[in-house]
Amino acid sequence: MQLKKIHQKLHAWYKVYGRHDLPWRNTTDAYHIYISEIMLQQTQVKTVLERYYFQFLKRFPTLRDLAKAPEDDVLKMWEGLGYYTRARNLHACAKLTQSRLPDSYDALLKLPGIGKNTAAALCAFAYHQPLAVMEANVKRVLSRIYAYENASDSVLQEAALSLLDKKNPYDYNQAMMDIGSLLCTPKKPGCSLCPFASICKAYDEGYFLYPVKKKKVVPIREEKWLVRTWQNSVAMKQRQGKFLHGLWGFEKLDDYHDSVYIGDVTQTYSHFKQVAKIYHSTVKNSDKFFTLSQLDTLALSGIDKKVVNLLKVKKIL
DNA sequence: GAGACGTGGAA
DNA sequence: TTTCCAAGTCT
Repeated sequence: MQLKKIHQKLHAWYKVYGRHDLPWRNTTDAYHIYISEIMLQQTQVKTVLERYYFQFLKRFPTLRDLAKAPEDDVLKMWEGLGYYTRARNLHACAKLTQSRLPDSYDALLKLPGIGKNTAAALCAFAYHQPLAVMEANVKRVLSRIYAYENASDSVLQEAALSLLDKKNPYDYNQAMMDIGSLLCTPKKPGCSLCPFASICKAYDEGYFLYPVKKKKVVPIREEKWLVRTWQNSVAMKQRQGKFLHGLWGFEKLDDYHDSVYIGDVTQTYSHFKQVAKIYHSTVKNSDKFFTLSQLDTLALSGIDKKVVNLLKVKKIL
């Protein structure tokens, strides 16, 4: 079938079924689009829409406002969204670019936290340049059209370019993502409405489990964590390693002398499951201590919030 | 290229 | 409860 015909069918589908109400599709502000692209990485649209996108832009309305802000404030607005390096890279980009994001793929790609997909997405969505967005939805759609079990990025990129509507890259790319998200879903694809059904190899085969993914086992990491309080305050430390960098939390400590076991807290991450057995002791020392209301101003990760909650339940705080 | 890097929702 | 994610990037 002719490419032009495919584009017509795709566009007709998008016009009727596309998610036109998404706020980042109703702005020409590259900064707003950029924020949405970073937030949406490995994150569901619903989460970004309900709890983060508007709040973040209200606190940091422009790139310049973001550049001026302390990193702790940026992390606080990102609290609970995960992959916190995204927030720190966002902040770094704001400081690097100050008032305006670059508008070329190569320049965007050089910025921290902007990879091939985000660079292409910004070019297509903020600047209407003819680049193919290559995120998970699009990769799944392409893998099924061509029945690729495990295509490399370069093979997929070539497939994407051969299909790209260079005259309307904005609608084309949004439509491809919507097809993947709404129709060509991982489990039960809705092929009957799909504009690609006539050229789709997977549909032709009656088998759609492309691309094939391998499952991985997550190890369990069990540790003893010591929580120290003094009167109505709790000792917290700002994490410094790669993991949860910049967020405040609790940690494994060696000396459990005079401490009392108060319960378990668990959190499953992408690459391990943390089981923290919580011990409590009452001490007065030189650490940074915080009351409950002071804790509200700090950025905490999910598991550290659970520890705080345990302290409340146990009437320790 | 494989593993690190978070979280909450759906089935 | 367990499994599998959901608009990736960096090393």
